[in-house]
Amino acid sequence: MARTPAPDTRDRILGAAARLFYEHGVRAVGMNRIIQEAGTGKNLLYQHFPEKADLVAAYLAVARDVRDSAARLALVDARTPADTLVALVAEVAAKVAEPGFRGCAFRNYLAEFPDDADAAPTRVARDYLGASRAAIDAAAGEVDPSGELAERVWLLVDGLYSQAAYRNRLDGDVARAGAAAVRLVEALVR
Amino acid sequence: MARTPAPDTRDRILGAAARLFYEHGVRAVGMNRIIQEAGTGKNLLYQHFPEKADLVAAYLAVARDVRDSAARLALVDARTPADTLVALVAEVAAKVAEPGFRGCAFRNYLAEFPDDADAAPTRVARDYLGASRAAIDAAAGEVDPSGELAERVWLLVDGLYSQAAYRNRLDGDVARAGAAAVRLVEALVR
DNA sequence: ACCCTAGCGGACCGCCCGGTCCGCTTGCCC
DNA sequence: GGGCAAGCGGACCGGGCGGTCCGCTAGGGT
Repeated sequence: MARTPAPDTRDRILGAAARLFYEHGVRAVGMNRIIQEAGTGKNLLYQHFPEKADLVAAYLAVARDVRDSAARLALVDARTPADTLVALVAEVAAKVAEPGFRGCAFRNYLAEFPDDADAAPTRVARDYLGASRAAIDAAAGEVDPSGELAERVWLLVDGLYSQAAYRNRLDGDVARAGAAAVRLVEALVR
Repeated sequence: MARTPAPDTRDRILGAAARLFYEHGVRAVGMNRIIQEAGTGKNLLYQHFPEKADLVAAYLAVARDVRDSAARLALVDARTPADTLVALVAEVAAKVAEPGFRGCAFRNYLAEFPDDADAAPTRVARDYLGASRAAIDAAAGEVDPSGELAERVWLLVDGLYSQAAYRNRLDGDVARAGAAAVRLVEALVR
């Protein structure tokens, strides 16, 4: 026996990787940079994540859990389906207005990797988007069974995420879009 | 003197590059693959486009011209600002429903390259999105000077492009979103 | 206190990237 | 028709990628 392994190594690696992947894109960030930022060796990285794809999948899984928690928190006071839809859009609107927000991690990943449809990270992203979509469909279906409201709300959410990914580099006023989306969904559910 | 240069070389290269960049993403496509697909040599490629960034900028410039033509065509029958907004959204809705449509080339590029804000392709993409935005602002401003309508229409357009980029890999029914967007913008401008 | 092993940083490998350049080929000029 | 220079395909280069492995080091067991 010898040294006991550092217990937080995995978290340090995953934290550094998540920040870099989100900020610069997955392909733009090499493994060398990740271990440098995490202050560890490559051996440790590949011990926890055998391939880059595993690390990317773990990054997206963390992002999914964070999003799920935020969504649950935003919905604690929602009593009606209409409240639920407004709260969901308002939560996204608040997120996109935060400084440093660079769009939805899952949509960004799928845009960066249109191929390899069977890779682990792609599955995580697809599953998350499918589940989000199902949640909106369920709430909207109670207000408007035709499904038209669900499509509309989904368009607003996607529009917000899309603008967050690039509008900072245009006029930088994503908060305006967020406010407009909230007002519109409030009008739509009544 | 010797051989006369092939006149369509530049177009063949640019055509192959545009298709590959759009289909697989810019970073995923190497120069070797482009010359292979174009059936030419590297010398010719670098003669017309000294760096990869120049080729990417040219690809986006072509995409911009195509989009501008399509938008002009869609607007020939629009008599009022309200008509204009509906026609613009309908045009995008038709585009996203086409098979093989993989989202907006400019938004995809910016998602893939969040850094190097001063690179030539980034400028092309940013300028195009700024001009589109200005066009929508102008038309919407005549109906609703507060700017709220412009934000709403912009959200719908962005939502459509965003869904087109990934929804084919979910339920594949982007046409539904397109139809919903058109109906919503019709309701909004009245 | 000393050994011995597990922990670990970082050198290293093959591959493919963007970009350069060599030398075969082709067809115009006389 | 032959020579020769421009056209052109593809071999080549340095560098950085993802992934492997070597050898120093630290610290628990006796």
